[in-house]
Amino acid sequence: MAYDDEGLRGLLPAMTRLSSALSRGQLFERATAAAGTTLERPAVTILVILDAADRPLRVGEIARRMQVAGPHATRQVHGLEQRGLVERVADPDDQRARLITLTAAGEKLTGRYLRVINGWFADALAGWSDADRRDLVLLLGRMVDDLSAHLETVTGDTGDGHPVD
Amino acid sequence: MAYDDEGLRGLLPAMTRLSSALSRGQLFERATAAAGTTLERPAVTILVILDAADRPLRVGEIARRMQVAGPHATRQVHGLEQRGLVERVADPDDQRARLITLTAAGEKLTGRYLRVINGWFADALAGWSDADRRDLVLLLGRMVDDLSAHLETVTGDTGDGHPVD
DNA sequence: TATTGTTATACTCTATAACTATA
DNA sequence: TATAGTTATAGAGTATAACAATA
Repeated sequence: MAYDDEGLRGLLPAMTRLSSALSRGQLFERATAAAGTTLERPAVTILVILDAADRPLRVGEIARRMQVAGPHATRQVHGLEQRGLVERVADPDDQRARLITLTAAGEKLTGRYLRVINGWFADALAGWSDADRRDLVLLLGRMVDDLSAHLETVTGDTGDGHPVD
Repeated sequence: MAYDDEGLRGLLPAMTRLSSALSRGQLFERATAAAGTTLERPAVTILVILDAADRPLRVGEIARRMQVAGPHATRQVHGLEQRGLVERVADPDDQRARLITLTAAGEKLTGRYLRVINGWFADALAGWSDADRRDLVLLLGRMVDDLSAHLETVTGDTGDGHPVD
């Protein structure tokens, strides 16, 4: 069967370790401190998403990209607005929607944060060959794409043909 | 500077997406349901750790491998014990310590869970060449190792020369 | 009537502090 | 006095339900 594929042994453990390191390690907390703020992690995630988007995003779109429920994004955006890191204006095309943009202060903070994180990554992988670095980024990106796409196809299915209940 | 390294552009976004997919996506919830249980995610993590360890582990060692604080492991282990999935016996060498082992039921459940997850991974990456699969597992594993090791070296340091406090 | 976002509430995950038992 | 684990409590992160405003 497919799950016996030798080539994939070690993938789940590696991903689990990575997930643990990212979600519970102090990577983000330290980088946040180094960037000079006390923001919570989900708030920083929103800043990075806005920075990468390079255009205003709706609250719902932010929630979708974070893979969280709407109300969670709403709350975090409010906190960022109160700190003057984002602006929230009505969408001229749809008065129900709100468009979120980084302020100058938000851009500056996000830039500092990303430089710290990317610096650590670069240091950690300093001994790697250029080819390995390139392959890692490529393969990791492809894996995330393929994994996300495949999981959509098994929605509502246990993956082994049996109903969940 | 190191963080301008072109070869690493795209690494943080890919890792962030992977982290979101793993921590908030329904991957684990669905696999847990498919394995026929309603266990919480940290409890399943403990089962997988015990399965991989192939020997009894102390509560403290489980916490260390999960990268969580001790009391969290204690509670989860208790939940697993009540369901009959693990056994908790005093360490003969040290009466303070407790050794945790999978019961037969625990092993069976863990096996079902891992088969489901690994099956999904294999299906998602079915179109990959053997070489790419092998490279992914290798590079991902190395990255986690190097990243973990490097982050230890910057403990108590902001990464830019300033003390955290 | 459907959609965007918000408010209110509750649950899951995890941490810190205080404690017990053994070393 | 130090260590392994536990109990109690608190906080961060996220979800669901009910609602408001606009489409």
